[in-house]
Amino acid sequence: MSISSRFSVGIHILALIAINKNERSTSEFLAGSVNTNPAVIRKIMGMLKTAGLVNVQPGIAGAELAKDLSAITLFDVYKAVNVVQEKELFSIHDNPNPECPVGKNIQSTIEPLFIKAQSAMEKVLNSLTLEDVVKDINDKENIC
Amino acid sequence: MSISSRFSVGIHILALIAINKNERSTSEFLAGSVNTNPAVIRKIMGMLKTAGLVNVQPGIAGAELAKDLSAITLFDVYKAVNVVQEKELFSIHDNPNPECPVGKNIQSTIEPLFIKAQSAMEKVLNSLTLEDVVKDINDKENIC
DNA sequence: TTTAAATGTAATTATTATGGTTACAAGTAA
DNA sequence: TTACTTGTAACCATAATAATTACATTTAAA
Repeated sequence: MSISSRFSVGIHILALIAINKNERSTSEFLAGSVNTNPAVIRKIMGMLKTAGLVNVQPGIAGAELAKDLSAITLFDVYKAVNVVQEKELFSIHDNPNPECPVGKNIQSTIEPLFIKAQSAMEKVLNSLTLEDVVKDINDKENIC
Repeated sequence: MSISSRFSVGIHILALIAINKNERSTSEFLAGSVNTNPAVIRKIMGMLKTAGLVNVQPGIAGAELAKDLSAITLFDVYKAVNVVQEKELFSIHDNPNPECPVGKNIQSTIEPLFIKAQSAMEKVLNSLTLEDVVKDINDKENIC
């Protein structure tokens, strides 16, 4: 199983808003680039707005970044779109048998190990910003 | 979304086989500790067997570890039970618009970043062994 | 050789998350 | 007033999970 593509779509949206900053980035425009339905974009945009990453207003066409590109990490986006809950990248089976030494202790033994693994992954996401993403795209396009 | 509990169940099974090494660990016995159905245990056991982590035979009651506890990493178990495909911890939306500079490049830009994050997580799993798990359980139980 | 017990595996089910789609109320600007 | 946009809710198809039942196959012991 994989982590929802809401995350990659969120990155796509934010990068496109930045690159398209001289034009209005409506949900229809963004949907055309992502290749999905405008309603899907608006739902994700709502999450990005709640997280304080974008400014959008009902009735007003277009979204804008609420922060500088370099101030938005991939971890910020990841948290914003709610693809993985805190400490729950790995699920642990519940109700193991408390009368068995393994069943009684397996959860408390495993949990810190799983958290350590999840944290290592999230630390990488926290070290990357949207600026890195946009720069790479611009390099590939020879723009700017 | 979370990674399947097959992973934590796999760890549970292997740890219990090790701790119960003087008795036969049948799928029914293991299921009693995990608190699930014996058929679920047998399915996971089949994966662990394919990965060379346990020895089981049709008709013969009980499973045994195929390697030393210290020679089985959590990454081995993770791969064995097939909870995350290689390079696919994060899914990336497909068919972005190739006529848009962002749509054209987003996949190739994001993929290495996602792989880097996934690798960091897997590296942690690779640094932990079943011996660590069993020792912790034994410590908590004051056994040996 | 028969019997009992265990593994291997397929089929079925309920539950949940995802991603897409349609529809429409509400807000804004021309 | 009109046209356009955002925000949301409702609904659907699909896929993965985990549990359950059932049964063929294999082994060992009576």
